[in-house]
Amino acid sequence: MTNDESFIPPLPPEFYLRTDVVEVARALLGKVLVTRFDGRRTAGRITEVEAYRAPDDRASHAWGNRRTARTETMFCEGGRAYIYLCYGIHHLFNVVTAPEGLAHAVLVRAIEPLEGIDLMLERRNLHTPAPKLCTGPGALTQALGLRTAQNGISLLDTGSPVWIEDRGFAVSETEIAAGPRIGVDYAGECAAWEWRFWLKHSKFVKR
DNA sequence: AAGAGGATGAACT
DNA sequence: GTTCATCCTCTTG
Repeated sequence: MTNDESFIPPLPPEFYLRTDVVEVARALLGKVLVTRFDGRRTAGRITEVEAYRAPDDRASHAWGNRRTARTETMFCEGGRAYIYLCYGIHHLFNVVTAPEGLAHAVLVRAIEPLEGIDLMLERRNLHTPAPKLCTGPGALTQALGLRTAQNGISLLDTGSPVWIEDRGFAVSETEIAAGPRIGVDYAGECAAWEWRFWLKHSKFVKR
C-alpha cells in the first residue's frame, strides 16, 4: 500500500455542523478534497473558497430561505455536497454546512492537484499539468469527475465517492487573503462582503 | 407555455 | 476586453 492510499478519515460531522459558515470556509483552506469513482482516485488541496449564508445573504440561491427543488440540498444537515449546473455547462461543487434548516454552503473555487493527475488531465482534455487544471469552480469539478448527478451526496458516509480529509497541512491566519465574491454583482450590498478566501501564496488560485 | 438569466471557461481580437 | 457555448431553474402570464 502506497502512502497515498493510506487511510485518512473524512472530516467529522462537527466540522460541518458549525453555524458560522465563514469560519468553516476558512477552515476548509488546506484540506484535501477526494473523489473515488470506479476505484480511481483524484484529490487536491483546497486553495480558494467562498461562503454563502442564507437567509440574509442575497448572493445565495437560498436567499430569504427560498425553498425550491434546487435549493433543498442546502437546507440539509451539514456534511453533504450541493452541486448545481451553472451557465448550462459548469457543475459547481459546494459543501453544505450548519444544522438542518440553516441553508449555509461553501463554494470550492480552486484546488491544488495532488493525486490522480493523469485522470484529471484526461477528464479536462489537457495534456500537460498547469495551474488551470483545477483552478476555477467549473474546472475542478470536471477534473474530479463531480456532476450534478451527485447533488446531495454525503461527505461523511463510509464508501461515499466524495469526501474531505485533513492531511495536517497547516494554514495560519496570515496565509489567508480575503476579498469580495466573484460574479455576484446582482446581490446588492452583499456583493461587497469579503467572503472569498484563498491561500495568499498559492499558484493554484485565479488571477 | 415562454422567456430571461446565471456563484464560468475558453477562445477569440 | 469581448463573445459565446448551453441548459436548468425560476418567474411571469
